[in-house]
This record gives sequence, structure tokens and C-alpha cells, in this order.
Amino acid sequence: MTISADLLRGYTETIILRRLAEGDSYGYQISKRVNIISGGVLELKEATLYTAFRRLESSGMIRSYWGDETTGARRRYYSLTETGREKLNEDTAAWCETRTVLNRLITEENEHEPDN
Amino acid sequence: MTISADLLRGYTETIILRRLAEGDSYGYQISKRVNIISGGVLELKEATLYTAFRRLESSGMIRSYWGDETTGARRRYYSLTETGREKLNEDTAAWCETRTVLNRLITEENEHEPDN
DNA sequence: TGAGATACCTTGACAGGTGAGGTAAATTGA
DNA sequence: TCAATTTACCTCACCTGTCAAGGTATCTCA
Repeated sequence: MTISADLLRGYTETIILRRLAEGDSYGYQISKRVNIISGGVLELKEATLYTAFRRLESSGMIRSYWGDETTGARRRYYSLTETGREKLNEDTAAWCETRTVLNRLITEENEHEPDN
Repeated sequence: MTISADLLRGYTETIILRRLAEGDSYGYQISKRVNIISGGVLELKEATLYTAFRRLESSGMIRSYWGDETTGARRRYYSLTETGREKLNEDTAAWCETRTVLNRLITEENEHEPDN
């Protein structure tokens, strides 16, 4: 079972920032790591990934630099900025709140709540 | 604190279906109920709500009928179809899975996972 | 030699959310 | 009594994130 893209919309950037909090990384690696960590159910599409990188960089959340690979394909590494780190904290808090609210709205019984 | 729209994208229909699982209802009421249940942090915008109703009805998830109010503004009631009920079950399962995966990707430590 | 993996990138189309606009009736309070 | 607010519905054009499809280049291994 694969997770629908629509259910993830809005979390792509947070997922990327979280990965970069563990250390500098590059597109291809982040993509693979996310796939592994998710148990294979989530695949960040390349187009999605790279457009997210553009957004994050132009808004100052991440910085990029070319790696000095002497072998293999060139890699563009990304690193979290201070702003990005703060954004990650906010996003993480937002996720926790969203999770609570969605749980209440989708999975919990609400029949005995007051009507007004 | 209000929950960002983007984080909810894709859950609007599920939220509506879930409300209708508790009994027939109409737009305005669903909107208010969602707001109350969410503790005031989530507000389904009218445009969002009504376009979602259109989608759900044309895909056979819900049915609508005009109420016979003798007082107050007219109301268009919606009721869940059998298909809609099944969809709600699938969506609920999808939410649980998404929640687990996002938790792992956003809030958990993954530093000790194998690299490949 | 050539298939597959690594690694990057862009473009155009699509879909869901929403601000801003609209209608109409009932209620409320000054 | 009458203006403001609430109830209740609706649509359109725009914005934004996703992604299929296309591209480039290098390395590895059979």
C-alpha cells in the first residue's frame, strides 16, 4: 500500500528539513532514506523533491553546495540554516497539533459532544 | 493557533464523510461542528466545503435533499451512501497509516537506521 | 557494449483550497 | 422599526503543490 500524494501535501518540506537536521544530504539520498524509513510506502517523486528544494532555498531554509566527488555523479548537497531549523520546530509542533485534531475528527466518537 | 490549510488538504472529504456517518447533516452545521470538535483550530471554508460536496455527490459518496424547514433558511441535507461508507472506512485506514509514517518521518529518531 | 544505477534538472498540466463575490430569509437589539 | 447579524446557500478565478514525462551525464558490471 502506497500513501496517496494528497495526504502528504504540505508535509514534503517538513520531511526534507527533518532529514537535513540529521546532517547535510543530497536529493537522491534523501529520497532513498525517506523511502526506507517509511517502510517503502512513501516515495518522494523527483519533481516534487527538486521543486521543494528550490522553494526551501529561495526562502532561506536551506543552503546548497556542490560536493567534491572525485568519482560517481556530481551531488548537490543541502544544509539546514538557522531559519530552517526554527521552521522545522514550528512544523513539527504543527504536525502534532494537526495529528491530534485529525484524530478527533476522523477516528474518535463525538456523538456525546454538546450541540452548541 | 489555526491549522494551516495545506496540512489538511486531502482530508476535507474524509472529515465530511465522518460527520455524515453520525447522521444526515447540512453544510452550515457540518462547518460549525467541525469547528467545535477541533477546539476552534480548524475552520472549513465555505468554498472548500461546497466544492467538496459537489465532488462527493457526483462520485456517489453522498446524496442530497432539501429539508422541509417551515422556519429559517432552507437547508440542503446530505446523507452517506453505501459507497460513501466504504470510502470512509478506507480513508480512515489511510489516515492511520499516514499518521504512523509521518510520525516516523517527522518526530522520531532515525539516526541508527542502516544507511542502505 | 549496453543495461541499470546514480544523480541532477525543467516544463506543463492538473486538482484542491479559497478570497471575494453573490442571493435570500430570519432573528435580534437598540 | 429598522439596521445589523446570523443562518444558509452558491460560484468563479486564482494560487500552489504534485508529478508524468521529458531531458542530461557519469559510473558500474556483466
